[in-house]
Amino acid sequence: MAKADPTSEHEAGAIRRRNEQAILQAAEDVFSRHGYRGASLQEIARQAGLPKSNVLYYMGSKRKLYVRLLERMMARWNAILDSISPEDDPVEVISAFIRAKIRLSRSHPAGSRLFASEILGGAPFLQEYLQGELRDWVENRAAVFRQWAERGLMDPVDPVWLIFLIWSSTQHYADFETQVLGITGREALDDDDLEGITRFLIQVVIKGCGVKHPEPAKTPPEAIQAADR
Amino acid sequence: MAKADPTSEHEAGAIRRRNEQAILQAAEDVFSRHGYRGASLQEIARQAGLPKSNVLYYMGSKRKLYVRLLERMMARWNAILDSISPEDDPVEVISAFIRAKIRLSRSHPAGSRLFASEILGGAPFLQEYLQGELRDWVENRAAVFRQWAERGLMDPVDPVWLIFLIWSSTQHYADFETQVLGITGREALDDDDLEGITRFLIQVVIKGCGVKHPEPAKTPPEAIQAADR
DNA sequence: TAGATTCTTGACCATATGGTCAGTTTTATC
DNA sequence: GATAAAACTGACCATATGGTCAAGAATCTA
Repeated sequence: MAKADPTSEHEAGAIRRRNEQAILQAAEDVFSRHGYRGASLQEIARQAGLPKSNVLYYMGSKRKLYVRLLERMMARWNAILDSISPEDDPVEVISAFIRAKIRLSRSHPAGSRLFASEILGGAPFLQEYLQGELRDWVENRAAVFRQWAERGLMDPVDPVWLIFLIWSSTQHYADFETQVLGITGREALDDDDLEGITRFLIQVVIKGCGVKHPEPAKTPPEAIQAADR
Repeated sequence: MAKADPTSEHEAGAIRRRNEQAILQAAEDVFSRHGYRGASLQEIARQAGLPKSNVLYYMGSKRKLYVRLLERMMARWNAILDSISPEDDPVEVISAFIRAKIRLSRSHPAGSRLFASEILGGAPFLQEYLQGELRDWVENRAAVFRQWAERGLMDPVDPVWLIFLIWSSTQHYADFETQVLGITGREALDDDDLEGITRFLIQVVIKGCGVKHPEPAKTPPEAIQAADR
C-alpha cells in the first residue's frame, strides 16, 4: 500500500480524521434536534468527547460547522438525484426515486432532520440552493413528467406537485420518526416495515397517477401475453 | 348586549386579552422558526411589542408558554379529527379529511410548524399525546379503513401508512412552505394553487388506493346514469 | 376619596453562550 | 536530539439567556 493504515493510532492524520468525524456526527445530531440557534457547542463537544475549544479549533465557528453539515447533506442528496430522460420507463424511474429517497432518509436520519429544521427556520442558509440547483432539478424532472403525460404514459398531473408529494411522504419517515413510533407504539421501524412502506408509496403513486410502462417499439412476446389477459 | 364591547379600550379585560393574544401569536412564530431552545423570550417580547417582564407576568415561564401553544394547536387539530363510521362513503371521508387537513395547515402555518419542530426535537412535550389521544384516533380510523377494504371499497393497503401519507403530504405545504416557494419561485401560494394541490392529492390517494363509492342499497337514478357512460 | 388589587416594568441575578488567546503538548522534519 | 509546525485546551471575555423582585402605575371596590 502506498499509504499507512489510516485507522492506526500511529498514523498522523488518523486521529484528526476521527475527531472531525466525531464532531460532525455529534453536531448533526444536536443541530437536527434543536435547530441552529438551539444547538450549543458545549453539547456538541460533550457528545463528541472533546473540549469545546477543540471543536472550534477544528471547525472555526458554529456557523461554519453548520454550513458544512448542510453541504454534506446536499452532497448525499445529489448522489441520488441522477438525471432522467423522456425515453426511460416512467414506472422504473419513479419507483427507483421513491426507493432511493426512502433509503437516504433512513440511512441519514439526522441529516434529513437537519435539512427539515433549516427549512422550518426559513432556510436562511439554503435560499441559494433552493432557488438554484434544486429548482433546476425539479424543473428538469417536471419537463420529463410532462412529456410522459403527453405520450399517455401517465395522467396529466402537475409534475411539481407530484415531486413534492414524493418528497414529503418519503421524508416523513425520517423527520417524523418520533411521531411514527409514538403512534404505532413500536420501538423502531425494521427493514420489513421499510419495505412495506416503500412498496405502498410506490403503488399509490404509480396507480394514483396512472403511470404505465411504455409500449415497446417492436412488440416483443411479453407484450402480447400481457394484452392477452 | 350583556357585556361591553371587548375591543373597546375602556373595557377592563380587553387589553389584557389583546396582550395575551399578541404574545401567543409572536411566540408561535418565534418558537416555530427556532424551536424551543432557540427561541428567546426577548425576541417574543419585542415581536409582541411588550417588555420581557410582561411576557413572563402573563405566561409564567418559557416552558408554560410553549406548552400552552402546543395545547392550542392540538385543540385546533381535534376540531377536524371528527370520528367516522364504516357506513360512511370512503371517497367522501378521505376527500374531506385531506381538504380539512390542508385548510388547517394553511390557516395556522406557524402552529403547524411549531408541531413539526416539536416532533423533530423528539417530542419531549408531546409523548403523552402521541401515545394517547392521537394513537387512539389513528387506530380508530385504521379499523374503519380495514372494513372498507374487506367490503371491497378500497385496496387492502396498510391503513396506518395511508394515514401517514395523507398526513405528511398535507402538512408539507405548511411546514416546508419556504422550500415550496423557493423551488417554484413564487412569492406565495394563492387559493388556486391550494385548490389544485388539494384536488391532486385527493385524486392520487383515491385512485392510488382504489377507493370506491359504496353500492347504494336500492340503486337510485344517479347510479344508473353513472353506469351509463 | 381610601384602600386593596391587579398590572407593568426596569434593575438585577446566576448561568450559559460563541468565540479568543496564550501557553502547553504533541508531532513532523532535519 | 534540536527546531519548527501543528494540535490542543484551560482561562477568559462580552453578551444573551430565563427568571426574580421591588416599586411604581392603573384599576377596581367601598
